[in-house]
Amino acid sequence: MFSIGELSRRTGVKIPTIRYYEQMGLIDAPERSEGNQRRYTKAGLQRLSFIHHSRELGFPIEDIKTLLELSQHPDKPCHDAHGIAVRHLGQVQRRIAKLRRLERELKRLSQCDGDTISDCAVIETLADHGLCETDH
Amino acid sequence: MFSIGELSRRTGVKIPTIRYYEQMGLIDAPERSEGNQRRYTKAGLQRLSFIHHSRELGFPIEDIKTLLELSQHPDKPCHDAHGIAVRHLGQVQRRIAKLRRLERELKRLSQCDGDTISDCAVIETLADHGLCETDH
DNA sequence: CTTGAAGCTATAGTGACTAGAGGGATTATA
DNA sequence: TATAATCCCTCTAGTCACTATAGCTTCAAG
Repeated sequence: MFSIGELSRRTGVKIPTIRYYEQMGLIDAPERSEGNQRRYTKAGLQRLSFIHHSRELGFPIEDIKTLLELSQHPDKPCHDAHGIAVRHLGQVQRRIAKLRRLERELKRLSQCDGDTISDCAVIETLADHGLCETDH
Repeated sequence: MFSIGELSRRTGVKIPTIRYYEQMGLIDAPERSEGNQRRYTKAGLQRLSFIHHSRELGFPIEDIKTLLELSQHPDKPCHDAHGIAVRHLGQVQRRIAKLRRLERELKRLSQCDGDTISDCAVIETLADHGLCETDH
């Protein structure tokens, strides 16, 4: 049995976020101490770790809810879980591609060696989309 | 002189977003027609393009405000604009690195070939952080 | 002159938290 | 045992950058 603070330390999820997850129905409301403080069990910790990890991987909360429900029915086909992961992979790959174009453009920007705004590549590039190296 | 709809079409910024930018003070309130509809000039279009492009590059609105102010004083040193771009480049590079770790993990996830939840790699991997290939 | 698309304001909702106020509980030390 | 320090409680509101909705008015084409 640990307090919310200890749960937070063990999982890396901030205290207000834990309470928020409880409110959102991602984790069950835990037992309380005599003084009305939350007391978590190991099961609660595992569930929160699952959530934390999934969030780190960028899964939205609704998807995590689905994954959690699925994980509670080990005899069901894993079809849906698989689908969520694949869909997410696609999104991540698109985000990477976009960011790499952006990186190239910013690298160019940050090499600006003008002294004043009037010949600063940053402003110029942002002002005129037509000057971009890449299309976005 | 064009309407908000035309401005939207020309810049790719959605109509409610244009009005939102006006409210946030990113763009000036334009002139109005007799019937109280917004009428934009070419200057307004250029400013909105600047904003749109900057947003696509992921600059937060506050940074864009600064960049816009800077661009209005072409005789000032471009120091700040340059700083904003460099700072942003760092953030982007960190985001890319994180996403690529994530991509590797998701690829592994999406190759799950279990039939039921109980041996689905997706659920398993999310449940046990210790199984991750990478540290995040 | 009518009709349908486009525009107006104002308010509320989104996602995933984060911050603050104003209090009560628990724990470590004197 | 007293007390101080730390932790925890609820509730409300704020963040960012939009997005959606409702109920109305205006514009442009035929």
